[in-house]
Amino acid sequence: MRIVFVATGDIALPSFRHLLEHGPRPVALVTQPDKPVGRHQTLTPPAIKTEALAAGIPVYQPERIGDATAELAALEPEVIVVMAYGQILRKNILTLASRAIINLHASLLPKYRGAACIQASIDAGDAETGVTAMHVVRELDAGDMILAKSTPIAAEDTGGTLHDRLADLAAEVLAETLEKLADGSAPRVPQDAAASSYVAKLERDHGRLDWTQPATVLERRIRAYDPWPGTFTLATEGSSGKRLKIFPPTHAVAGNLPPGEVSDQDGKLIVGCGAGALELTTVQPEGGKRMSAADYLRGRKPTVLR
RNA sequence: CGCGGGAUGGAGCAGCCAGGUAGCUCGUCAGGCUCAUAACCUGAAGGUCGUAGGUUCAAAUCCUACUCCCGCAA
Repeated sequence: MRIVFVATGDIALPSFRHLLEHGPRPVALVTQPDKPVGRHQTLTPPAIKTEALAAGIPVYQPERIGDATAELAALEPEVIVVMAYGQILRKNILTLASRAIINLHASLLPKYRGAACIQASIDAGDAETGVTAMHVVRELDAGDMILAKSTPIAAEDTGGTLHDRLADLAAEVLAETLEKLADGSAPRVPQDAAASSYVAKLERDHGRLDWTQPATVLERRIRAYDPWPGTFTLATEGSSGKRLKIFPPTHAVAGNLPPGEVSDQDGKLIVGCGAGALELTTVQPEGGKRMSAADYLRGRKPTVLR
C-alpha cells in the first residue's frame, strides 16, 4: 500500500515509527516548514522530519500544502494519513488518495473536534479519552469514523502524560485501521453531529487562571495545560504585577479565602478560589527559575494573585 | 544578532537609581525552656556580591565585555 504521511506534531511520531518498522513504509512525509524556535529563534525542523530523513524517506515542506498538489499527486498515494499537521486540507488534496485519506484524532469523536482535544478532556474532568481514526472531509474532524481506542484519564494525568499515551495508542489505531482498509472491512460510522463539540487552538494567554472559579476546576486546568500552554497568574509586587507560572500537582483544599488571596500556612502556599482553595506546590516567578512553593514564599511578603 | 528580566552565605529575597561597616525571612549548628515538638527564647557558623577588565581615595552599587538562568515571542 502506497502511503503518504502528513504530520508535524510529536504525537504522530509513534505512528510514523510503527510504519517504518512494521510497514507499509510511507513513500513520503509532508510536514510544516522549519520554524524558528526558542529564545534564540533557532531554525528547527519538526522532529518527525529528522526521523524521516534518517530513514531515507522523501520530505516535502510546502508553505501551504496546496502548493505541493502536483508533487503529491505524482506519488500516486493509495492512502494519505494525516495527524497533527497544522494546516487545513483543501479539496484538491482530499481527492488525491485513490483509496482513502484518513486522520488520527486524539479524542473520542464526536467530542472535542479541533486542536486542543487532549487538554479539553482533562479540563472537562472526563473519565476517559482516546484516539479516533476517521475519513477526512472538508469540515474539520467531522468525517465518518473507522475505529477508536480509549484510555482512562488518571487523577494525576497532565496534558503531557496523556499526550504521550495517546501517541502510542494512535500507532495501534493506525495499524488496525490500515488492516481493515486493506481487506475492505473498514466500517464507516457517521458522527452524531448533535453530540459534537469543538475546541479551538490554545494560545499562551488562555493559561491565565481565574481565581473566582472553583478550586477543583482550576486543579484540572493546571494539569490539562501542562506543559502547553502552561498556566499562570499575576502576582502583585509593589504596583506592578509579575507573571507567576504554576505547575502541577496542585491540591484542592477546604478554605474560604477571598479569590486570589494568598495564605502562607506552615510553608504551604494556599490560594483562595471561588469555591474552596488551592494548594500550590511548584511555581516559577517571572525572571526566576522553577521552585517549590515553600521556596517561593521565603523572602517575599504575601501577595495577591489575579 | 527578535524583545525583556535576573545572578548577593545552604534556600528565597532586600540593598544598586543618588558609590563609603554584608542585611531580611527560612534552614543549619550550639545552648535554654518544655513531659515533649516541626513551636518558643538566646547565641554561633556560613558570602571571592556570576566571571574578567575599567573608572575611583573607595565598587554589590557606575562603565565595558563575557558566561549562565528565566519571561515574552515563534
